[in-house]
Amino acid sequence: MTQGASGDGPGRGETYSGAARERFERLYETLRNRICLLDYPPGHRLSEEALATEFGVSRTPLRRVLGWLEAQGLLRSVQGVGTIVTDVEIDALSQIYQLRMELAELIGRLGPREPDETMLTLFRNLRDRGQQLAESPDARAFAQFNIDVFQALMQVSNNKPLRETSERLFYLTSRIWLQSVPQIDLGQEATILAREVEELLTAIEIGDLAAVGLIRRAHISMSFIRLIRYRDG
Amino acid sequence: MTQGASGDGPGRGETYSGAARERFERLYETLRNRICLLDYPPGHRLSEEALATEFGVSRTPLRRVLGWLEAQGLLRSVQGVGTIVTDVEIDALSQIYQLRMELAELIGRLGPREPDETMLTLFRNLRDRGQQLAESPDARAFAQFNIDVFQALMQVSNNKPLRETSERLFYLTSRIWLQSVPQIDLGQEATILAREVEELLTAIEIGDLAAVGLIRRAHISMSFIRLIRYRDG
DNA sequence: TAGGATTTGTGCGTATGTATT
DNA sequence: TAATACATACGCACAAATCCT
Repeated sequence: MTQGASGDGPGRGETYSGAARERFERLYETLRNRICLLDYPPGHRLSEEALATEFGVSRTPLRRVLGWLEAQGLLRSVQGVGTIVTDVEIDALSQIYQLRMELAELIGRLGPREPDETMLTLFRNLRDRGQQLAESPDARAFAQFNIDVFQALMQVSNNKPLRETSERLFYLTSRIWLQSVPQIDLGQEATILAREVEELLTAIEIGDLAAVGLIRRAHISMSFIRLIRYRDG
Repeated sequence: MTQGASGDGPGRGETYSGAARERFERLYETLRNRICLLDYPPGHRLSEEALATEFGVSRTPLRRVLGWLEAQGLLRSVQGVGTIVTDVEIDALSQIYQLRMELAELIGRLGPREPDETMLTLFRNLRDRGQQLAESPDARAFAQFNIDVFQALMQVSNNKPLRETSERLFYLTSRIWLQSVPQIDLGQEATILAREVEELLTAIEIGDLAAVGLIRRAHISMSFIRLIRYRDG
């Protein structure tokens, strides 16, 4: 699963070769998914010992994975206490959202990639999935769909550091956002996201990637406002 | 040494408490400085064993530090080979510079901090140092001055994720840039940077932080063009 | 081609810190 | 307040991978 586009950097786990590298990447992706799909919600305490046993490795290589997740801001290790899934305060959340908005716009301006048939197919599939999701909302399916839409959007820009930065901030905040959505409004959120994907597809079909960035920016902005309302109300 | 501004996140080494945290931070800063001041130039191979001996610790806590530097993209560990200081290819460098330009402008727009007497003093001191440096250029002093100017600029924005992202990209590229400057033109570069600081100070004195971002962006742009010329010529 | 020297990765026992009873 | 349980941090010995002779 090599990341596309030109301009290689270190990237996640592309560090050492062979079996060790694959194992690292597998564990990293697995744990990050569990965190971002709220299997491990913010504040959850996980045990090195238990995870090591589950994955059939010793604590040492596992701690390397936890260290990277900690460097990404998803975990926090405290001696004598445990390894805790991070939460994000409202002020910090606001700052991240402001930056994410700017980066979303940049996705359409920095090294835009000419839409090809593959990208169109990708977004058309997402559109169909979005319609299905809006009809029968489900928290976990929504979380996964949200991630997949984001990943598809990252295909729009060739600028790798921009993609990696956006990704880090997305994984840091999307789980907090999802946690704040009351069950009763999940259907509405699914409908909104499905409509966003339709808009994005329209912009991609005519090859206006700058518009893609602007649409995304607008939706990130509105998402944050709704999040505040969910919290207060 | 709490980082100023509002909105806390995990941040570097603020993870565990007490002596361990201080040691981690000390080792991290030390090694990052050595990398960014070109004591360890790109491609340099460093030994876990030797570093552990030097700092009087075992390999285990040292490896934690190396892991974070690897996550930041400054190191790359390969089993059986060693821990190598990363280089950055010209294509990747170009992408990072494009992003850094945009982020520099954002520094003046996202959560600008009202300039106070402390900030003015900071930049006035930098202006004086810049003038001295332009008179008697020195590679290492220039590298340190470049870092200090950057750190001062980060004070302009209250947006912590923006500061951290900018910082990561700066440390990733500034050392590559410095390595490309021929000794003969170091004096010219020092003069240019000293003038930039004067411009920045002027903008700060009248409280126009958006202008600060624009000036910085322009200089980053020109820096990259000169870097390309140094490489080719 | 093969073997030894060197380097990072791994496993495990112990030290140290925290929270609770 | 002290003791106990339990978590991560640490140190060391060994395995695995790479490079060079």
